[in-house]
Amino acid sequence: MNETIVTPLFQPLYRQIKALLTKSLISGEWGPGDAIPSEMEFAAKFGVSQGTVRKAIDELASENIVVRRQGKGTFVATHSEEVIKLRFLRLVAEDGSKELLDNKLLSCVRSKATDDMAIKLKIKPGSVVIDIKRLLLFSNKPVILDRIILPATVFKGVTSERIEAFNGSMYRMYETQLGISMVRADERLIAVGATAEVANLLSLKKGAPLLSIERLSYTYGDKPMEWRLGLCLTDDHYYFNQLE
Amino acid sequence: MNETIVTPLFQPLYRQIKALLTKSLISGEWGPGDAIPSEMEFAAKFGVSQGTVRKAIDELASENIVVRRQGKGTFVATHSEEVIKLRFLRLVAEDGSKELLDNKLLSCVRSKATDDMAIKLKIKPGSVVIDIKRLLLFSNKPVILDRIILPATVFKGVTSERIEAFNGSMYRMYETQLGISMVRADERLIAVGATAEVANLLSLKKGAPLLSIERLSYTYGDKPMEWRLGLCLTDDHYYFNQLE
DNA sequence: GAGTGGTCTAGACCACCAA
DNA sequence: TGGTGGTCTAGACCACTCA
Repeated sequence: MNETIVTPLFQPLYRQIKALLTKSLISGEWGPGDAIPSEMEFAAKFGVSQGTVRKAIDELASENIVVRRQGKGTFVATHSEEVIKLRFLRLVAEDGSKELLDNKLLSCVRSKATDDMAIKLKIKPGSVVIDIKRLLLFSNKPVILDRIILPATVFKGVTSERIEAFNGSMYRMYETQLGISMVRADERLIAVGATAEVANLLSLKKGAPLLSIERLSYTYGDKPMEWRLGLCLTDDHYYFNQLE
Repeated sequence: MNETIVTPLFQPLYRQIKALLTKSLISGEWGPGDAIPSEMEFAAKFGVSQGTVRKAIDELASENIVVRRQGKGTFVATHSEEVIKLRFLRLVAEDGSKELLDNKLLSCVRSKATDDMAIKLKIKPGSVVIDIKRLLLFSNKPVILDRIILPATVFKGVTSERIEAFNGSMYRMYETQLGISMVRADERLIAVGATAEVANLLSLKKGAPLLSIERLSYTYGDKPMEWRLGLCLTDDHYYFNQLE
């Protein structure tokens, strides 16, 4: 038992196993929603005890990369119809009500990445990106003006029609159409005044205060995949954050 | 071995032990910075195995309530001089520079809690609160206008002089003077326009966009202890958030 | 060298689920 | 009923710290 697994760096066994599982996830060996082999199977395969495999999976579960279901198995995280629409969206209605979420696509074009974009998305400067603009409506009121940038090489086949077909649920489209799961995201928030153009789109006065949310989303292995800038009207909504 | 510990609800053993440890923390049995007994000691005391105690402490550690130090022991989380000043503060300089943080106390008075405050702090309406206003300066520039509300019964002896003595590091004062550790906080962010009064204090034009951060901080056992409203100038800073 | 947390094992029993 | 994850044990060895 416990034949050491060959890895360059010293790592606890359970982390080496975690790395192997992550590698399989990246390679697409199991897609979103699939069951992964049982703890016992992994234990046998890697020649370690079940408890060690468990600890590796524990970490993946705490990062929401994988979901455990007692009696059934462990599954690659997928995002339910309802949840995925709001993936990473922390905007909550002031009165706590559930709201109708609507999507109005403004444009979807191919263009060249600016240097700034290229650095953030870790792609070559000037390579082709998909540039999307859209309006999100909550209960029929425009609340968020979004700009989304995607590297075209990976996000093949993203068109206005596709987006419309998914009713603007971008992350659902990434997952089901392209097999791309977002694992985490970084956000930078500032307050800005609405420009004339933005004010017009959101039915505001020029200079009205807006919450600007810049988001970079990552897939397995800390690879940045999507850049987003949302300008949010926070008259009836707030951004909620829990700190520990 | 494994004599069941009497608790009303069914809980795994390690959670029952976690609850006992939390109770001791609330009672102040060990203060911030103190070492808690070793895993083996707890195991003997509670009649469980070391692994079970470990799992209980694991959870406390992952919540930053306790800190493990290999070879030394496990310690009640304390916050270093540098860290505690910025406890929960997610505002980062645009250029990533380290900054001088300065504090200018504007006022510190006793008043009666409004109904809204009372609900949020879970105190009786109309009970006495301490109402603090201050300005935070980054590199000598005013960036945050803070209002802080504390229940007076718990935060005895908080005066302008005390605050000045701690150079505005409120959480450090709570910890060292009152033995109150904040464990987590909820924040609500919106964008607002500066009122005339606020604009004046932050050297801005009236209506300038500001990031409004409302924060409720909790101590052990999910007890709200401090309410705060910060109005932040985000010309040279942004609020950083990592989503998982 | 004694004591601490960190890792790992082998095996047990439980709760849950599906066929 | 058999397989899954969830909990728990007892004991082992390691890495680190400090006297």
